Amino acid sequence: MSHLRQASTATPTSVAPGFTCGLDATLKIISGKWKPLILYFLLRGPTRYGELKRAVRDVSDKVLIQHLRELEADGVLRRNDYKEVPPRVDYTLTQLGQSLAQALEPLCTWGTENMAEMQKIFAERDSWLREKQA
Amino acid sequence: MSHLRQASTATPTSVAPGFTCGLDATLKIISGKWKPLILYFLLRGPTRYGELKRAVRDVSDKVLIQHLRELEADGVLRRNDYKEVPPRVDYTLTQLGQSLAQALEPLCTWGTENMAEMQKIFAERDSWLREKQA
DNA sequence: TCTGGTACTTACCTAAAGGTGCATACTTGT
DNA sequence: ACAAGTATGCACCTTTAGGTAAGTACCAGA
Repeated sequence: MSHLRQASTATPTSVAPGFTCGLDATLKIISGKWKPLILYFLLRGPTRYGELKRAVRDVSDKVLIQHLRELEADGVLRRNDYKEVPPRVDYTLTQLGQSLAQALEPLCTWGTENMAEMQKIFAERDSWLREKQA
Repeated sequence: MSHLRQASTATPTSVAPGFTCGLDATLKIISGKWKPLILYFLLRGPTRYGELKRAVRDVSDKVLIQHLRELEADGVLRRNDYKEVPPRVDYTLTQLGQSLAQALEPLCTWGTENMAEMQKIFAERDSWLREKQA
């Protein structure tokens, strides 16, 4: 997200003071500009590369592919190559991926419910930050 | 997030084809390496700057402050300055922020539940990606 | 008096994430 | 014959998020 990022570097005494919950692990996976969007979209079922690219508006090929590879490496989605020509490939959530994508739902809902408020806020956001600095 | 990042640049025809759900809005807010952690931690109640800094292990002052300012600008938390000397300041979630932080809970739960699996995967992740490339 | 804690601010630098544009090899539609 | 769609790969470049290290003004305790 953009982002969300890595997380804690090896905590020796396991879950010592420093606040750590499962969120750390989750963030490692969904960190990437478009990853949450990709995952959430895949809830709709197997999706071809092209579809995905059109759905996740503005993502570049390079990054989309890269994200897909990483998500596959993380075991949340699977790439299916139909070995046809012209190429035909689609992506599916694994069981793990599905549960993850479902965990994103509340965020989506929240965004939808507060859409109006957010737009107001985003409009003033920059001036707000500036006047604070001044 | 990442990071998670910006999102769609002005979709003219409103919610035209390009997949957009509330997730976009939400991501705009929680995008930042430590933001989800900050929000989630604040569910525990008003927290002083120092506490927060110790809780969100490894965050630098610069970034922590910066994230807090932005989250405040986004209306999800409030800064309370007690005007004391030495300085005493704490941060609280707004109503909006609380609902957002709660929406993060499933992600946290997911991470906790799949912690073991994730550790296995993370261990192989890099070699996995490499062998794919080769 | 010196160290440490409070909550920051600022200037500077770097690593990495993401974007751009070109290329591939084949097929279908015009 | 030619453009377009299919799913990528690669080299290169820019942006920016984040980290580092210093400083501030004040107070309490050793």
